[in-house]
Amino acid sequence: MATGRTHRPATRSRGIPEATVARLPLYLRALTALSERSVPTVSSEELAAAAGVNSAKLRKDFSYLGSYGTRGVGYDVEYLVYQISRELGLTQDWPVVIVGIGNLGAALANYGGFASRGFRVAALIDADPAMAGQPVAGMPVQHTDDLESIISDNGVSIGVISTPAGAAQQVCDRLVAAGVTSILNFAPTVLSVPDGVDVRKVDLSIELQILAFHEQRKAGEDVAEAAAVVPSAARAVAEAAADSSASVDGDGSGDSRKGPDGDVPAVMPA
Amino acid sequence: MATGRTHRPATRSRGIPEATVARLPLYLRALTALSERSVPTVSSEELAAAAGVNSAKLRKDFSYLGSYGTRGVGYDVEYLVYQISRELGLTQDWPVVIVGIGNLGAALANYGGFASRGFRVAALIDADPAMAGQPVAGMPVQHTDDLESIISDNGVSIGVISTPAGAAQQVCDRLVAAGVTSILNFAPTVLSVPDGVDVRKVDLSIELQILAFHEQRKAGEDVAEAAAVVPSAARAVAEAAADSSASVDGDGSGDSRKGPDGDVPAVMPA
DNA sequence: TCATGTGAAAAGATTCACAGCA
DNA sequence: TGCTGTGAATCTTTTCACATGA
Repeated sequence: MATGRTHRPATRSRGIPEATVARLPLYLRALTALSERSVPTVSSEELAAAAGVNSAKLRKDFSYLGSYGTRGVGYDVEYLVYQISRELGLTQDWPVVIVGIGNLGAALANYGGFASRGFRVAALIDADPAMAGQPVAGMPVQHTDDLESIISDNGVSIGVISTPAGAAQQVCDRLVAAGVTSILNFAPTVLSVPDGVDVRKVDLSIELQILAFHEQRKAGEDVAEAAAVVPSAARAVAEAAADSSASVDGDGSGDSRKGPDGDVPAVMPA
Repeated sequence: MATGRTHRPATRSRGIPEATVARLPLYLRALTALSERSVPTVSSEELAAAAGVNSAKLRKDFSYLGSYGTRGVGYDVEYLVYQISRELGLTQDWPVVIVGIGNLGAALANYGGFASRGFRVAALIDADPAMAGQPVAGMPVQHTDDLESIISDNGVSIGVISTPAGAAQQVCDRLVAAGVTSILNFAPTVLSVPDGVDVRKVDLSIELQILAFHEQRKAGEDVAEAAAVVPSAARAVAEAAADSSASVDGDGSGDSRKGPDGDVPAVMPA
């Protein structure tokens, strides 16, 4: 292995903190919904609720973009939609290629949200010769052999990888060599890329594992804690807690971590 | 709306930071690969490289779990695989339901990584009567009417939502009422859930928008970078840049529309 | 000798709380 | 009066650097 390059810090893009950038799409979505309902203005409190964050955070986020609100009133919806779109680079069109047209790749190709906001699927690419020419989402699949020319002919700078894990790095290398500088990786593998190339990953099993961690914690919370050491016991605990149907109650909240503290646990190694 | 119980202090076992929890699956994957190649031990440096993080972070992460390494040697691969699996709750089996068997739902159902590590697809559920009984990934799709009984009969505590955005909240409410306490949401919408329920979201268009943001930044960098007159707004940026050593990527502060420093935005009427 | 484990420092993100302006 | 915008305080995460122990 050893393809050299690993991740890179690469944060601070312009003055805007990375955490803020990651929330802008959320605000944009909420604003777009308001816009469609012809709501003219919105307060930080309302918008924050719609986006699932708290208002102080939202105001702080917006303060990095500039002063786009009106004190005592709120934000002009249309204006904010425009400003955030511009900040995110959505006022231009981004051609995207999807490499790996299996179940997932096909689902992505069919996903409407793609085209809606500034992104356009320029090509679907797969290594299987049998797929070449076959239409998926109204588009003929092209063979990997033509990857380089497709990228350059269409001026593609964003690539989506939905190949099996084993093929991902190779595909990634070819995409990068052909000029792609942003990659969205659905393959369950770590990609090595040179500096200047951004990679974001979407990984189903990682998300599930994080949920399982918290789930296990919840189960243990109600009953014993020491059970955590003994797998078989933890299982019984989990099952016991499974039927405790929760009482619903309005008010949403995202996720949250609690239980500070951090004393010594430890089970000695073998 | 407080239904009495706030989060229990639960000030007991390890207070593992959320950021660390999110990386454990990454380490586990890398370790599993090493295990398959029968590698007996690994150093923090090697493992970190395989997981795409730096070694200091990895060691700090592991220190929250306990002292599982051997100074001067490294970590025992098998032992670590076990410890992390246990910590993540993967030594038990988690039945999962997938609600919304469209393109994406079907792709998820077919996704192998699901079953591999502690997760088992207990049922596929869809609201379309025409789909009921139809096999997807070797499993008959069941109708939404039976959602509650499916959840309780199988002791499901983790649900995956891959419905259209419009149906997601309703499905979420039913899952939660039926006892699900962890949700992985693929629908492009913010879900409201009561305290105690975890939601994680996977959102293609958000990821693309984040990439577009950085991509736009890169494009501007080529042109403006050289002459980049740091806008007065970039005080924080300047300080950070002074410290970060060889970070390529610069900070593309060339683009200077307006800034947080109070000058007036552009045009754009209401 | 060598790589872990960890205090301490630095950087980053969130929350508080209120001044300031429409 | 009401809501934005933002310094300051707080909390979290990352990085540093080295004592520690196999």
